Amino acid sequence: MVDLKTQEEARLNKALELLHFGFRAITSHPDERLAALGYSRVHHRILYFIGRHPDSSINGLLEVMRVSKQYLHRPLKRLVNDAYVSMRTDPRDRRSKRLKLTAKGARLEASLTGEQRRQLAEAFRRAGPEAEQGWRQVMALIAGEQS
Amino acid sequence: MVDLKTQEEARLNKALELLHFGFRAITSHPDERLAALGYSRVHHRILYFIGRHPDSSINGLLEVMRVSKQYLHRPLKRLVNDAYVSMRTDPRDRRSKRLKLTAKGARLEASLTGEQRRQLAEAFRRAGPEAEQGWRQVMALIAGEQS
DNA sequence: GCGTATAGGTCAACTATATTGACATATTAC
DNA sequence: GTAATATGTCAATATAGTTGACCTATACGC
Repeated sequence: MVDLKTQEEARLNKALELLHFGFRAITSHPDERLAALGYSRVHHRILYFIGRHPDSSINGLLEVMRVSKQYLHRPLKRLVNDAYVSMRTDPRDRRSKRLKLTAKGARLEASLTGEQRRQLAEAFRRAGPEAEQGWRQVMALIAGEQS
Repeated sequence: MVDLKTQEEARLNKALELLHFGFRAITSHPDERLAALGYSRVHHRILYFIGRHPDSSINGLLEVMRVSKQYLHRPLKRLVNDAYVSMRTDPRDRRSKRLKLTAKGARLEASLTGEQRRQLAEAFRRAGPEAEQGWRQVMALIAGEQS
């Protein structure tokens, strides 16, 4: 009686652990590489979001990243200085600036998330297409449940 | 030509986002509940690990949690004071202490990860057993690849 | 019994990450 | 010309977590 409930709970606990350790395994690699370059996770997030939303303004980037202007400022400035990100005044509204990855920035970003894609692709390859399909379905349902 | 590669990359990017948003969706709930109780994520982690490794010593807990003794001290002390965790001297070695969840602590822990289990169970239920199986396979492969 | 190792407790200083407040400049809109 | 918008920057603060230093109590080897 109790056993059924306990067993089901143990299965779900196992799934929770898989999620935690899987997430950690995927995120730990880039963290180390970034650290080696003297950057931190914010820098990666900035590269990631600019890569996926090119031509964003600063305000636009702030919104998708959900951090404060003051916090974004330093790392973004550094990325611009190091020529990973280009910042150009918008000709139609000279108050705002448009952000893009430079070729150098795109290479770095690709190499960082590239490691993550490699890990995922390897797991998908070994598990097979049906397992991948199931994984995507379940993850989409989890992610879709709003907080 | 390029298209094949780009398409594959986009699929993997999508998977990466699923992982990130899924993880966030699962972890955001308990964070809010904890905050309402005046606790933080460490408190939850302590409850979680003691729940899964009952009768650990302080050192044992430090090892599984991978935090410093000094950092563990305050939140653990508070949890003991608030009667969520019991701390008893080991009779066989009176230097060390054995940690356990009290009934109250077990209830809190169950209610916190219970919300997470509920979310997972709901996703599994909607996706079906085959998708669940695939999800577990893929997650295990991801988690298993050591950093 | 004595010295040493182990388990734990506690204070203080420090780093990293991130936020809020306050204020400045440049540009655009009305 | 005035108000609103976009950005830049300084300073103070909050939170999470670390390291160093030093303390007590107990166990273990001899």
